[in-house]
Amino acid sequence: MPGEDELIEGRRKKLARLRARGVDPYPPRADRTHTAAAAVAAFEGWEAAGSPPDAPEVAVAGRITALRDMGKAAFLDLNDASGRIQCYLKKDLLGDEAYAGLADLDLGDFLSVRGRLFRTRTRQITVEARAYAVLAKALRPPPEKFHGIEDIETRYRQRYLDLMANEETRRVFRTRAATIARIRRFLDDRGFVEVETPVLQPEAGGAAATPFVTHHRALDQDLYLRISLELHLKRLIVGGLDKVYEMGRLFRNEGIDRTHVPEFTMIETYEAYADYHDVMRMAEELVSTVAQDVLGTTQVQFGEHVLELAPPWRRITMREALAEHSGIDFEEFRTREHLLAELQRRGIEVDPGWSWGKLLDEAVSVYVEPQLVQPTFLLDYPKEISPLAKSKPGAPGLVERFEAFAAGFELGNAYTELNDPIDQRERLEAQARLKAAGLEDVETLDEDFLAALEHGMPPTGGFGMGIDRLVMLLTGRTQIREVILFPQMRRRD
RNA sequence: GGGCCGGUAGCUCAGCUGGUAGAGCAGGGGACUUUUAAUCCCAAGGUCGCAGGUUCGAAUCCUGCCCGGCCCA
Repeated sequence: MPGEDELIEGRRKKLARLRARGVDPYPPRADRTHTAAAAVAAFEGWEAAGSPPDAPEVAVAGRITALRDMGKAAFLDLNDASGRIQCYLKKDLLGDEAYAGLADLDLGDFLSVRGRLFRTRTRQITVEARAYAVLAKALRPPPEKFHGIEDIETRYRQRYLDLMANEETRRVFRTRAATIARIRRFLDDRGFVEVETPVLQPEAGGAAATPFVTHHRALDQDLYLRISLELHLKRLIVGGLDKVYEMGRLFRNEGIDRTHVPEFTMIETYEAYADYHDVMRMAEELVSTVAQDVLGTTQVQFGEHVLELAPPWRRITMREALAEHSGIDFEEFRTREHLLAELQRRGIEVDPGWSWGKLLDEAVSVYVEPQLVQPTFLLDYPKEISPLAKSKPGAPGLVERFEAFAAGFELGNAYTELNDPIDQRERLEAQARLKAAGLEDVETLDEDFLAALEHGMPPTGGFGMGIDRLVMLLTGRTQIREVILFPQMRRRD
């Protein structure tokens, strides 16, 4: 009885037999006193108390992940979120009828088992069943017990099978949840206010990226899915909230690779009266605190490397880093044509229509980014590619900006925020000119945001970090889709 | 978008110098009252991603397409 249809048919027959015996295969409630882990702990506590008469009785519940039938007795493993507990079902303890009913159980079914705990010959803590109850019959077979689900496509499309079969996957997503919770606590403890800003926006600003477009029928207007949190959070600084953060989903209508997906999770923080040096210290402390509390260490294995996340992180100017890794001093290639020629001479594939900033960005991502394995701050970016950052005093053409890198990819981005509304307008107009010249991904000119700035924004340090990428670091995953539960896949018709 | 690799039983995989598809696990039947990737015996299980083509004959060779992966852009 092997094809999938027959496997399902076999389970349906068992389901029918359960019903025929008056058993509800999907009862509304479960008999459960202990999780698997709590049952083990209860037994160990009883042993530690000197094993007084009568071992603890428990009712445990979970999915049947193994079934070892020996004729007149059987072992089965129940898995719940806390772990696994073995159950021993004996014919003479359960009675003939209940024991015979085991024939209608399959791997994957949910079951509760009640009985006293004991240790088997091999010292395994086990529930000696006096009663059991079906909690939910599974109609489809679970993945293979030893190898689990290996097929990457299946792991992404049917993540529940991946979670069911692979402990590693469960660990990744628990780490993700703990990371997010710890970030919130870190910021809450420092007096940041968590806020929510619109996902649907009339203008998608705050980054140079291609947005998704949708349409609101009642308003009869196009709306964009946000590509950044920045412009709304700055409005809140104008409003006087002083320390705000938002963690949320961003959408960029761009390519997919091991560090990019069309929807991803970002945190941005804005702190009035702080500058990018303050933000830098907060960023390295945030990441190392999260690592220490979530993983118990600030050292993480990533591919071949062990990353040390404890502060201080290396600080180097972007100009120095690029010169160090490529020999290009961008101050010597200050025109678009000059830099373009140099990159082309080096055999880097570039679009001849790119702006100077875009070309520089490309040079950094080719020469510098892959080399930044240990956490590193690159400081002081050219103004042309940082239209929302404040100019650096005494450094013409540069702004107070850093990007944080680790494991060869960008982790975060931060500025001393540009709060001069006149300068800001000029910068956005420069972006608009680039767009008019045919460059697609530029910062948009958002009049409503400019109006807010004109009301006055205090000196502010802002920070953005990709949560998915941070989770990659903390879990040693080299693919962003490994840390996203349901990554976007092409539909299969 | 380009190059390379993959898609075979529910799952994990073999088979790919063309000759009519195999194993393990899961599932079915049987034995077994302390097993734990339980063990032992028996029987069963397939649109070989899809569509064409070459051929007496295609999982295998060729072409196109679909889905996925890796690398590059």
